[in-house]
Amino acid sequence: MFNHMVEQFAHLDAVFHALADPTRRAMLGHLAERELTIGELATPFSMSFAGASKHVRVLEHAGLVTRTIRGRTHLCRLQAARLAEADAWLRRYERFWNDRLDSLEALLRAEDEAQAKKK
Amino acid sequence: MFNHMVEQFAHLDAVFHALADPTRRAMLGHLAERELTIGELATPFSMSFAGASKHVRVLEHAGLVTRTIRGRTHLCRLQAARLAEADAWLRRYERFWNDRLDSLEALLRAEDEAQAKKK
DNA sequence: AAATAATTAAACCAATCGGTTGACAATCCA
DNA sequence: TGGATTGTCAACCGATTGGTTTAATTATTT
Repeated sequence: MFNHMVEQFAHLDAVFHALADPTRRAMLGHLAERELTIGELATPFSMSFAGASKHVRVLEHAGLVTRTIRGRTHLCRLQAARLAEADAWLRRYERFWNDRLDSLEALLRAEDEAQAKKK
Repeated sequence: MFNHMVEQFAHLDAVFHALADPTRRAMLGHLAERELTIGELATPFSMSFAGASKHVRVLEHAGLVTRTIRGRTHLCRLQAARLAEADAWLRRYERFWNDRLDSLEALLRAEDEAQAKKK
């Protein structure tokens, strides 16, 4: 159905893969508050620096996070563009979860038109 | 940030994992046209039936597809509710990719109010 | 009853996953 | 200078991934 515009969404593999892990989703949640260092990202999960570092690399690779090295700390910032891409992909299916609403609206419109004709 | 409402989205691991594979996303695209059997889902990918069967099981496990066995064929139907869940999760970040639009709107509103006061 | 078609099950494969540990490098501070 | 802090790298672990092949199951057709 939508396959003619497939190449628009080249990063979806990496983005959805990154989002499939609850630790990484939580990290994004924290980064939505403010920029955080690797250490700050690690502590809420009682996870080693190296573990957190790997998760951040996955997020970075998906383009969901950018890193600024300042001194010995690495500041991570949420990068939302790829989230918007994923959302755009999902919204192509919007009509499937809006179908009931859509048909209800169509029904109401039809009734309105019937009313208008009566007048 | 959003972590107080985390348990609302219990299926996100499975859903995002299912969406992370391009074959499965394409299958969903085909299922958006009409219901399809496992064999019909398999053929466009020059993949064994067993391979396609595994992908469908992943989609089923994520709640994105339901299966109706009729005779010896298994008819698969797109189930959009979980897509809507994933979309709802993503939209919590909407303001991050709308920030420029938001501030533009705020600016315009402020100008409108200034105009209104002049009159 | 026999042949064919649609699908799953099971075993296997190399690659990747999420996580650890330990060693190392760079930076800051006293 | 020397010690603490921040982070990466490499190696390793068991589990899972996406895929195959072969065999078995179930349903239809002839």
